[in-house]
Amino acid sequence: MARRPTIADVAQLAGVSRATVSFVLNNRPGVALTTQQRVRSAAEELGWTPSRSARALSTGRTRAVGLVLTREPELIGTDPFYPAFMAGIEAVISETGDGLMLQMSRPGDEVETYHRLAADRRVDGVFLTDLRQDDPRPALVTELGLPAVAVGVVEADTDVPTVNLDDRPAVRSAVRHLIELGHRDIAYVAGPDGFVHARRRRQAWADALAEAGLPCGTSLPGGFTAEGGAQATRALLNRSSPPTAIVYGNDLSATAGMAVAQNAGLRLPEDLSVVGFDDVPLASWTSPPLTTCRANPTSWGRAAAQALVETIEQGTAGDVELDPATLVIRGSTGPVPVRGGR
Amino acid sequence: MARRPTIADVAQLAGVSRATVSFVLNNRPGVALTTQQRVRSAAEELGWTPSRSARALSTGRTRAVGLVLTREPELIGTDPFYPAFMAGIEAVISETGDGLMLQMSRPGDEVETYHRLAADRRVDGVFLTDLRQDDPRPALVTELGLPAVAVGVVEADTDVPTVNLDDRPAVRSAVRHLIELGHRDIAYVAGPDGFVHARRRRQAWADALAEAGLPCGTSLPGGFTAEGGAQATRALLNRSSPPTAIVYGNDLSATAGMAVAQNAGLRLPEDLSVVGFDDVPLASWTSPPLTTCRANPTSWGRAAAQALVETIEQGTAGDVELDPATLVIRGSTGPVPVRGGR
DNA sequence: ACCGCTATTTAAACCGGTTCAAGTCTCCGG
DNA sequence: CCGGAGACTTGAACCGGTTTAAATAGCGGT
Repeated sequence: MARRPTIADVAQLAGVSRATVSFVLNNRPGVALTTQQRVRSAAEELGWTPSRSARALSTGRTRAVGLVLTREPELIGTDPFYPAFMAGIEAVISETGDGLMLQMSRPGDEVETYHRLAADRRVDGVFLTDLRQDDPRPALVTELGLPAVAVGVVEADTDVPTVNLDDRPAVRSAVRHLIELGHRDIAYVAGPDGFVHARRRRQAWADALAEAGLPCGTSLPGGFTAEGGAQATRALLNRSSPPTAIVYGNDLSATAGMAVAQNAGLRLPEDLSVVGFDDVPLASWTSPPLTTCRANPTSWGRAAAQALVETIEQGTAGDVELDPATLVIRGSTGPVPVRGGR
Repeated sequence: MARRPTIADVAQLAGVSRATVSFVLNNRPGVALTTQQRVRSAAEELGWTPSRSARALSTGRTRAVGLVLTREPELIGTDPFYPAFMAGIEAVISETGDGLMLQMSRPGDEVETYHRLAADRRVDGVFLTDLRQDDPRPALVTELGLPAVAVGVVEADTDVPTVNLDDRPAVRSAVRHLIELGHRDIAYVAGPDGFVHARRRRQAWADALAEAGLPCGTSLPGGFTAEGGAQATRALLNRSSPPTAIVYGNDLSATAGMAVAQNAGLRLPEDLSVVGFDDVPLASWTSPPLTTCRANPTSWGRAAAQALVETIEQGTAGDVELDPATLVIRGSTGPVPVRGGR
């Protein structure tokens, strides 16, 4: 098999210099039309594609962006966010032939991962996802000079452009929806408080209760996992006066919670109303179908990718606020049960 | 901010030539120990890391592998296989500092995607997943000279090393398990026949029935989707004599099927037994918990990555056969209902 | 025929590593 | 004191593009 052609081969075949070929390739003005055609057909004839490595070396751009997944490996398959988010990224970057590099990292190695990413210059920029309270990464990437965009809310002052999708309106709608159904005792099963988005969802639940003039309800940690959601649900149902509705930080714990409640003999939604968050593909196929909150991770990925490209090219980008998440009402929420008493 | 240091800076500081620095970096024999130390401390002092682009250009290796996801975007978040599989890949390649490039491609653009991948030489090799009947890719990558490993079974003759995990034993176990419970009419809801693994799972169901001397059962397409699983289930339950058990091609359609059955007033498993495939995180949290088949996608990813690295470095690698999938019995399967008659 | 000007083209340096062939040094045996 | 064998080092070419400054060409005007 012949060695793959280089720019020199094309130049020779077209009878021009390598510089000219390069100009044509990058369609820079100042090359005669006839020359352009000769170069193009020579390239065509040889099947030439410029070498990415060579380009990367001389331009200093790798034409790839990086996404670091910092999750316990066993939780990775659990969240429908990332696949959809990545699809959004791809849709944008593949238009210019750019690529997406995936790094997985254990929570502890995270800082080191970003250092390596910056040192290698294997990517032109990175996405910061799963932002946490006191997240070191925005400052880190600024210090490293690594272009980045934050996906979500950054709680500190930062130069890193931010692309956000507000979860809270959907959670508030959910709580209001439950209140309209007559619920007064609405509990919450939260994700890890370290995550900004988990805390903001929980806060939205608390705020909605307060706005309605209701006493602040019970919140238990569910860790965004099935097991955690199940445990929290058991704890809530074992109370002397259990809540009549539970809002969960995500669908995974909500589904587990539904199973626990049903095993305890409760009928849903007659005895207990349940709300999730994410609208995973299965949410419409639980029994009863899960009332939940829906964001648009794909559009989030698209917006984040656009912002990152802009940051890479112009040095910065404006913050973006996407359409907020919305409530999807299905069968797991219903009127508050009539209780004996009072 | 100062320009990042190059090998020349290190060489100068250490008082040696660039060649020597390069030798030390790649710990090649033949450099005096004291020189090595001087070079290393010079590199340390300057915080030097070799440029990946430069290395890629001169060595011809990018130190990255590619994974092409050919799925309809809306199905991407649906399958727990990929996240776990990628985690396995990462575990292997990150040991040597290699990276994983993700490409998403629409089913139609697939061949073009591989052409681009090969032309760009942005990756040193690729994984071929979701293998199909008459899949053009094994021949394509061979022709393109792009190192690759096939993840699953390739039905044609090919030089591409194969890493397989047999789904069939688990499906057979499932059918035998149902037969032991007294079921005689066991239907199947299949994934798209175009996928080799979907067809093999279905075949395993058919074989197990035949082995037990039972007549061949009914198989309906479910497309590996929730909606498809639901439709197939409706169709099966509407028959004059519906099956007493249904085996599904994956958990997604199984869960949807369960919902359909329950909505139709059937109790599970008393009136109908259900088996899925994948053991998604939610499978233990449906009501009843889903009996399903479990493979190990992470170990699959690890093995595939090892084989790919070997293929890249030695030109080829041996085929690998992993531990087969196994049956996980939960609450969605039970004794066949006693019917009136006969 | 010559000049100035603009439109094209190109030589050569550069990006930051890798890799041989060819030195330079030391030390040892004769 | 010399030749030669190792043990280390290094100069220089090379990977395949991009880019800038300078060369060349074509053309209307005088």
